[in-house]
Amino acid sequence: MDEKKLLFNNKQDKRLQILAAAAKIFTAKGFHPAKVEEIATAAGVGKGTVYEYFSSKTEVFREMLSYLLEFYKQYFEERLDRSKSVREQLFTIMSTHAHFLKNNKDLFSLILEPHQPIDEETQAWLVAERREILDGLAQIIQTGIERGELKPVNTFVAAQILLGTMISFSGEVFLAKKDWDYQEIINHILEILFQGLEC
Amino acid sequence: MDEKKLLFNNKQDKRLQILAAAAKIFTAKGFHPAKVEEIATAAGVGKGTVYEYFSSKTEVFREMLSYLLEFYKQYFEERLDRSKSVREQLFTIMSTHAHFLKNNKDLFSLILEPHQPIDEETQAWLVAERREILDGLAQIIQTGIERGELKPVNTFVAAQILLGTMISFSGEVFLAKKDWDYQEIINHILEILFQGLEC
Amino acid sequence: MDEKKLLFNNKQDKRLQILAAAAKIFTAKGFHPAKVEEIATAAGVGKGTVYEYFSSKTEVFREMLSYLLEFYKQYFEERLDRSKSVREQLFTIMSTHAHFLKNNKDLFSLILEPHQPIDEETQAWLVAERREILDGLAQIIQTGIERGELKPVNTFVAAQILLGTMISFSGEVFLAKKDWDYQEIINHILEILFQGLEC
Amino acid sequence: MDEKKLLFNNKQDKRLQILAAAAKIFTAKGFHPAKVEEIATAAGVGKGTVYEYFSSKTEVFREMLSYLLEFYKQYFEERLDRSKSVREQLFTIMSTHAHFLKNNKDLFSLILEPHQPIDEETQAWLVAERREILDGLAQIIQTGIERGELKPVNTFVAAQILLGTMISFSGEVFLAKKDWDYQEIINHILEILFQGLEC
DNA sequence: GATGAATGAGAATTCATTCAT
DNA sequence: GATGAATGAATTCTCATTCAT
Repeated sequence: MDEKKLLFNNKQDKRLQILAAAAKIFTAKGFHPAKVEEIATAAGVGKGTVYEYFSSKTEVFREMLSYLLEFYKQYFEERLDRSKSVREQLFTIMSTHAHFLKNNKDLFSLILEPHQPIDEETQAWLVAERREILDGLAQIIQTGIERGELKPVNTFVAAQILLGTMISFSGEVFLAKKDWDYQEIINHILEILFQGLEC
Repeated sequence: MDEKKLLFNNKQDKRLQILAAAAKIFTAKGFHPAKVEEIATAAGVGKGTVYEYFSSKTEVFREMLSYLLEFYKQYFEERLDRSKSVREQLFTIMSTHAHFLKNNKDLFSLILEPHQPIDEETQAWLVAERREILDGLAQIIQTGIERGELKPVNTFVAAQILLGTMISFSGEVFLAKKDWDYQEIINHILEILFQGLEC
Repeated sequence: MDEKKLLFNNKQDKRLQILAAAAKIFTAKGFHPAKVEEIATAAGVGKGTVYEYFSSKTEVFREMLSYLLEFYKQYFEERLDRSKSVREQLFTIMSTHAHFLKNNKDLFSLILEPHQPIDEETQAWLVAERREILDGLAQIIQTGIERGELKPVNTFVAAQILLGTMISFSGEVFLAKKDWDYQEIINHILEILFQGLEC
Repeated sequence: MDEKKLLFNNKQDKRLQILAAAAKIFTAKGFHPAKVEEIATAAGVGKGTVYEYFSSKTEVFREMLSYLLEFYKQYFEERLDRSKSVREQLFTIMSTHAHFLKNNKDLFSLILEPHQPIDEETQAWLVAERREILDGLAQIIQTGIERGELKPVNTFVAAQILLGTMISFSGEVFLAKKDWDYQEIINHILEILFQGLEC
């Protein structure tokens, strides 16, 4: 099953065709170097058609991120079983994240990083989305503490560590090496995060 | 002691004046939205003068990053005492990183993140620099393992966790809150990383 | 009785609906700023339908002016009684003109002024129409002279004065003030034109 | 002595070169059909240079009109002798107007007519300028009445007649016929306006 | 060396017109 | 006939770069 297909496959809907093309081009080049005409061509439509569906290049960008992020978040909801142990949940999260990246190459860099400045509004929205994701992670940690699975650590700090680790690995490992065994990497990560570095 | 001064203080040297202004403007706006004229004005020189010292806007960007990165790396060399314990060294690294950020606000986002794409060459160079930093961290971990301070973990994975955590906190904590007690945050972080999450 | 109704009331005829909408929109915004889609919407038809009845935006404009002008000229023919005195005829003309304007607000500016250039052909046609109107006025003056009502003035010059006065008052007085007593104004005008300024 | 030269001859001043070219192009084609590049070429400068001196096409238009109007108004101030009889003054005004038109062909149509809509602000400004000109004419009439030269007519109505006549003749006579004896025409006009049409 | 006026390639956006349904 | 989604030519404006002073 290919998520990219799931994500943007409805050929009937030109809006989605354009968003899919936008994701590809924006991801490869960033906001400013990406040209509207290029996106239009990649979407197989005329330049003017982009403006039938979106009022500006900025709106295309914003809508594309929004769509992607919804998809990303839903992706986790479907896979996450909160009755399992925290360690198992985190394994699922990292694994799902890696899987998502494999199928939506590079797209991730557009979501969780403090970005190339487009405009204040988009920036603020991205920061808020990031915060929401952090809160979700912190909540899982908190549950683990309450269940007695984890030490009573600062949940916000722990969430930051988790997210930072995921982002750091995103570019470096998951994307760089085509056929990396990410399950093993994730086990390494969780080993360190759960048992600690110290002897 | 103000690092910004140290970093770009030679008023005689127009080249440095321009790099200092470039750091300020590029940091605030990103590569594309930053205008050469703006940088020139901020540097107190004429627009044409920028082209006396650099062949293009891209070169200004690249040189600025390079200069900044050298400074950043040297900053650590001066402060890092490899005879101390790994935990102490990591505390120094994180603390120095936070301190650097405080004094060179936002500059960091230009250094260690997979960037807004300028051009292939700059991109590749940044990836290499990032790798070098990771190697430095991995080396410290390795030393810790050899000395018996740390468990025999995968050093590359540990380095990624450390760097990811630093980056994640950079935007979120160090920069957002003006007068945050980062020493305490760093202790939280190291507590988790050394003792682990698990009970 | 509402002339606007008379002018464009045949709801069955889409062509007239479009011309009516065109008159409204072109009048309010001028040729270039008026959008075909806007006219179509105002006419209650689809954009494509406009092109079923007219070959281009320019043709819509030309046809609209032509229709309007025919209506305008016929308007006078119906009201003008050439057996009356010239002064009475001119009063009727000015009064009818004012009345027409009240009911077809702003439309007039589209007719008698040297226009925003659409194309050579339309321009030339408008000049010819204007000339025809001048000739009509000159003819009335000529009749007055022959009847001994008027001094033997240059009829072309007199016609220009009359038309210029009407145009000048069109924008200034008739349209600007909603409920102006134009009968009184016209009497002032004719007083000056017939008795002269001089003591 | 050539007024066009006086009007826009300072080759040193690129701003004026651009305004001169703008007057020529806008006059020939109207606001919308005139292209910025065309104006630039006519001014002998690059497209970008226009934007060094003006912030937008609209500003070029506005500035051009403003400059022209100042010149036009000053043109009269220099030629008008208020101690002379009103009839002589009006002869001077019409004659000067005709002369100005001869030397600044077509430019006039840009000044005193209710225009092709550019934007609200420019429109309002033009209306105000027109009003000012009308007030000046009314003032001359008023003086004539006070001096006993003229009948006690409504000065505003008389001013409208005068201005309407001038505008009407502008397009029709002064500009159309290259070598028309406008002095004779003006005498015809004043004859009618002063002695009246009636026997 | 230093400057900033001049430039024109390039980009976002608009909108008259077409044409498949 | 009627429609409006699709289109791309055309236009305004930006800005990195050049070069005469």
